Amino acid sequence: MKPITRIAPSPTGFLHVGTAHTALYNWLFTRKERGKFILRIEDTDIKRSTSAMSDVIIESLKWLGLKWDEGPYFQSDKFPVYKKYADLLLEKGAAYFCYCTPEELAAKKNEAILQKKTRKYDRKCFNLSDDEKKKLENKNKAIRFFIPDGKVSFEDGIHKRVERNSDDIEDFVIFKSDGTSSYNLSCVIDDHELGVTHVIRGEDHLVNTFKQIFLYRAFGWEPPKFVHHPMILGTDRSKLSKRHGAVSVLDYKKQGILPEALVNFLALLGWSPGDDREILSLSELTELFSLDRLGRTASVFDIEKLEWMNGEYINKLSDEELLNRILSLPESRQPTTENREYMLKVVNILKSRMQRLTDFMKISDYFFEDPTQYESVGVEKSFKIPEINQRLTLIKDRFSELSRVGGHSSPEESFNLETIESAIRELAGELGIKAALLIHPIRLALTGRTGGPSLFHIIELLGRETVVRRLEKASLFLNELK
RNA sequence: GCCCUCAUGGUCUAGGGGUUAGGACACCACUCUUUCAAGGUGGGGACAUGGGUUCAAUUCCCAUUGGGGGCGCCA
Repeated sequence: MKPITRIAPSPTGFLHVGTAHTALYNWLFTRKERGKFILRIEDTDIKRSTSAMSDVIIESLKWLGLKWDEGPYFQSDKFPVYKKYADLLLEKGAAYFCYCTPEELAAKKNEAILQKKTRKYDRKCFNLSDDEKKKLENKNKAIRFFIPDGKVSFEDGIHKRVERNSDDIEDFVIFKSDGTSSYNLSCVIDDHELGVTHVIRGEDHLVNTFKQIFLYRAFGWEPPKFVHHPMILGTDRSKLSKRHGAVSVLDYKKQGILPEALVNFLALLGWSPGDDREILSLSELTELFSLDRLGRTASVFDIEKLEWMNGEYINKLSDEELLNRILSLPESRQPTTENREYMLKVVNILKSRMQRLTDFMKISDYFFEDPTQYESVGVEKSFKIPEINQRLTLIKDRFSELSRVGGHSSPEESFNLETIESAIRELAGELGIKAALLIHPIRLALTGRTGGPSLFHIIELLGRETVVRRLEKASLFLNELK
């Protein structure tokens, strides 16, 4: 039988990386086994769910490349169905009305915490006499499931047999007084109705599973297979949250992370192929994936490793593709068609220095505009030399002359990697100094920086006109420095 | 407080009764180089603790400690 899985996000926020992690495992398993992957939006909390968030979640899933075969289904469309099943449980005596107000319950809970006692519903409404129930009939009421005595256990795909005593589980609300259903009820009904065979979800749901097993029993349904994978933690080993940085998939997109890198990174957080391979595409992951290679320990989200991996993916992209990705960023400068070729060259020269797409904006500025300031360490090292102004003038003159020397027909032809390099090296030789003593100040003058790609390549790319202009500007700056 | 669960370097992990405990990120050094990256080479660093079982335990069992999760008319 082909497996049927699902991802069931709640649209009360953006797509969390933890949800993406779970979605990925479900997706990989389903693709590998050629089953069906369903998207179900769990929006039963009508006060906090928004359709805007549903859209964002759907968009994020698409961006990651995790396509679903069926859905999205919205649980808010099915409240009458859930109500029908809740009534069924009522009839069977497996559930009962609860008239307690949230305030009342909260007060009891606080009291229990204060007294360090177990905070479990006291079954007040279950124990009401028929007379008392009659009086309350028209009051707002929720429906609670009655937990029978005994033990519950199930076989988890990762944890093997897990067991829990009924005494430790409270009668939980399956249907709220506002006419909406509650998580465990709608989840069980939908998993059953959709024919879900494998529930692969985070370990935070492990305890819910006991409640859900009771529900399956009460309905007389066969429960699916459960696999509760470990969670992703922040660097301080607490639950991954906003204070650890970005937690939404869209944030990573905005920050210049490639979806293939994020997916690859997430896959390796709690799963490994068994060998030493780490850079794995979605199709390779699918090929290698297996549920029994899932680990059992929670893992820390290490942004540095993600960045490294992203850099690997960036380097594997063609210049053309990389440029497209950079241009898709909202803050990127849009090239005119004329300078697309130029952009491609800049991308090529900067590629190995990028870990995020957004790095391009940070390190490419001087390819598009003259530097407005010079790095102070560079000024100290390279500009505060007595002969510096004279040297920059000399090299500027050499560059200007390049258009005249040789038998070249056009100035640009004579201004290339080879002639640029020899102009600089020859001048250094004539001055009796090391080439580095020219190269560093020139770099600073042209880029405002002390580091970057090969200077000769930069000069060639910038073109003679820009180079000469910037050298002149640097001279002005040097005059003011004195 | 009660319940569930986990434990290999700083981080992600492989492994498994006998291994020089393997790889990756990060870190350090060297190398390449006009610089910064990238690349290459090398290096330091781990089986939480205590009891068992066994000829042998990091691996199996138990306890402790530590971590994570849950205990909502949230999902």
